[in-house]
Amino acid sequence: MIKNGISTAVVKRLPRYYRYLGELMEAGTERISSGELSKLMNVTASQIRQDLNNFGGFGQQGYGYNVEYLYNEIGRLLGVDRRHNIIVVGSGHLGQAIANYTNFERRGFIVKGMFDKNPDIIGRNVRGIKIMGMEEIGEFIKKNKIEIAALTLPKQQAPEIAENLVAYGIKGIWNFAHVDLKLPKGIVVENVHLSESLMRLSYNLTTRDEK
Amino acid sequence: MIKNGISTAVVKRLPRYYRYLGELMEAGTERISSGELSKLMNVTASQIRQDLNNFGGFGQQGYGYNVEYLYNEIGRLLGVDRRHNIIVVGSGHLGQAIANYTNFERRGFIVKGMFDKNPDIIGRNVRGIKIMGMEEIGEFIKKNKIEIAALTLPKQQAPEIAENLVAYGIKGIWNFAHVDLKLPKGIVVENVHLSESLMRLSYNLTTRDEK
DNA sequence: TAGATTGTTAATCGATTAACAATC
DNA sequence: TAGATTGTTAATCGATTAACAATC
Repeated sequence: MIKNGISTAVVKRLPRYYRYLGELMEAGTERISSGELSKLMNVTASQIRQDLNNFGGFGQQGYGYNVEYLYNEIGRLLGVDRRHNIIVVGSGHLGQAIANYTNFERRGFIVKGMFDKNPDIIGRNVRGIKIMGMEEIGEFIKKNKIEIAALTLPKQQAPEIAENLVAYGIKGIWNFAHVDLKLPKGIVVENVHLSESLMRLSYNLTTRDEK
Repeated sequence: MIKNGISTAVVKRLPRYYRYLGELMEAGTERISSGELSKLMNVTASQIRQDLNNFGGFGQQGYGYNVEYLYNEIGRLLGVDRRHNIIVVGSGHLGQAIANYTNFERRGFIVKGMFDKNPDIIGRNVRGIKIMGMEEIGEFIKKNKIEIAALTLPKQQAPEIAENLVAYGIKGIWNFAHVDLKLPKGIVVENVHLSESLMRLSYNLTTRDEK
């Protein structure tokens, strides 16, 4: 039973559990205890049990957790048991990199279309995905039941375009633009701020030097 | 005075402060109080004052914070007042996207070289940066005082190559490979796990639907 | 049954918020 | 000086860890 209002700290850790369980499955491991998994993942066993119990009893006393079962359950929570149709809005280098990354498809995230305002690249193909003009977005979203938009365009354009996307029915925005989007409640925004990530790296390098 | 052992929660927020202060500066704002900034950034004024006080008294009672001064101080903390030489290891689409992103250079992060093991793309040029073969990395790092390596290659190759990079003198790894690197203490790793980010987005979409 | 390990409650730790004295 | 706002201490909240009874 999925409780709502799971803390963001827990949600952030879920994909990592999913990854380790997937690797265990590939290695043919059938069952694992929170203690073993904690050593593998470098976290406390207590945290693992607490985290998983937010979603219900996935384990069994005296036995541990069945790897495949737990993997599938977490996958279901993460929504990778369904298909999610994606568009890439802004088809520069980063947008193309995302469209080219086939691993997302293995998890059910399908890039259906790409968009750009630059006429020079409209019409081009990226891995069979056509780059279209911005004026086609609205209709495309509706026709193709697009749920998620990866926003890979300059931050100046991002807020306005994001609003349009929401008006067209987009439910989730994967925001690579370095700006905080203010969108209606109910719209999910997941930020990937690469420059902030790089600055954190730099911060840690800098303070380390001064020690 | 920089205290060491600043909590990661605070460090994560620093780049965002830096961004907002930069925008205020561009808008010509000279001074700002924690109260005003808190409204702008949608956090509590108390948190802003606590965060900044980890690093010393940047403000002034009765006045607030001088925007330019605070901007520069945080920039210094983040290490964007220095140059950081970077290489891109793995010159596929994502590696090329990073090399093409000129905004990093404005913050002092200079991509000096790119590397790949695929002979078909070795020798190519990305924005004037040459793609070299993997066997040249070691010498290149030493000659060009490379500090940071962006690791944009398949996760199977990442751990071994990361170890080599560290042996060659790399201090920080910006890790885009979907794997946890185990490296000697003192080496800074900053992870960008795009697939985890996408799954969190999907999680939030999924649970929202069930409400 | 005995041993193992979960699910869950209680204790601890850390981060956030509130309050206010210090001071510009 | 009076008003504003910080720096900082204290209170609260939430997340992590420890402990152990429940149970397979």
